[in-house]
Amino acid sequence: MLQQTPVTRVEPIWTDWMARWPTPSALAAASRADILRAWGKLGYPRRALRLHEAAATIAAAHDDTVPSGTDDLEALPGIGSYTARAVVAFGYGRRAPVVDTNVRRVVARAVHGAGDAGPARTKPDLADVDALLPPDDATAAEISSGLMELGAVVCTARAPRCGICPVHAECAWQANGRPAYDGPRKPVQGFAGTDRQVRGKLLDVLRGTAHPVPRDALDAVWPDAPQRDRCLHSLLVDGLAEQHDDGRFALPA
DNA sequence: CATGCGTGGTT
DNA sequence: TAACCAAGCAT
Repeated sequence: MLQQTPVTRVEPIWTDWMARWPTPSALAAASRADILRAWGKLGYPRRALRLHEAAATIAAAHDDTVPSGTDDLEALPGIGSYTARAVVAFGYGRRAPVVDTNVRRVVARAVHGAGDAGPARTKPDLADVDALLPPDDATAAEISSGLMELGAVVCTARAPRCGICPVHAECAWQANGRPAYDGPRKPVQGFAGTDRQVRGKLLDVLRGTAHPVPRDALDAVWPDAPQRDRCLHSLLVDGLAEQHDDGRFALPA
């Protein structure tokens, strides 16, 4: 849920979700429609389906227990380098380099003396953070937590609060005179008018109805017919929507 | 490796 | 206010 999504938006949904489906097998037993409605407007609903699939795999192949190794974790749908290591470190208290956008920024500044992190490069990024972790599991996990927190609260992208930074004295960026970031900028992805927006609108209709709806109901939310059709088709392909025998559309069973 | 994938608060 | 961006992942 936290992938590319602010904590404040996730927290209430996560709380309800865990109360409703406290174990992987419980989640696996739920319908896709129920899961997508519970996910609500959290965004990137394919994550909900991947989580559902991951829960089924964990229930069937891992004795209903979330794996504790990065390889097993990364083999699950929706679990990548970051999430796998976050589970190892924060779920199991073990030593694992946890590299999210905040940690990459902290390392870019404090270690490399740059204004910000460039494009993600998984292997070198992992190596950078690995080098910062002590051998002891519990301490390493605590350091990982601290790195993320430092990036989220102090070493922020906009206006870093260097005056209260605990590593100010050792920061390479400070020593460098706080140079501005000069590398390539990740292009900002637009939203208005994109397929993402249209898919969101279509799915919002399906989430909001208890019964399957005719195509007309979907046509109403977007004027561009070719784009609308393309998006509806992609939702069907992704397993986020279903078309019944009578031609009506609904969330998948 | 670049791109597409939701959403809504902040600047 | 349009742009930015928030605990990434899959292809």
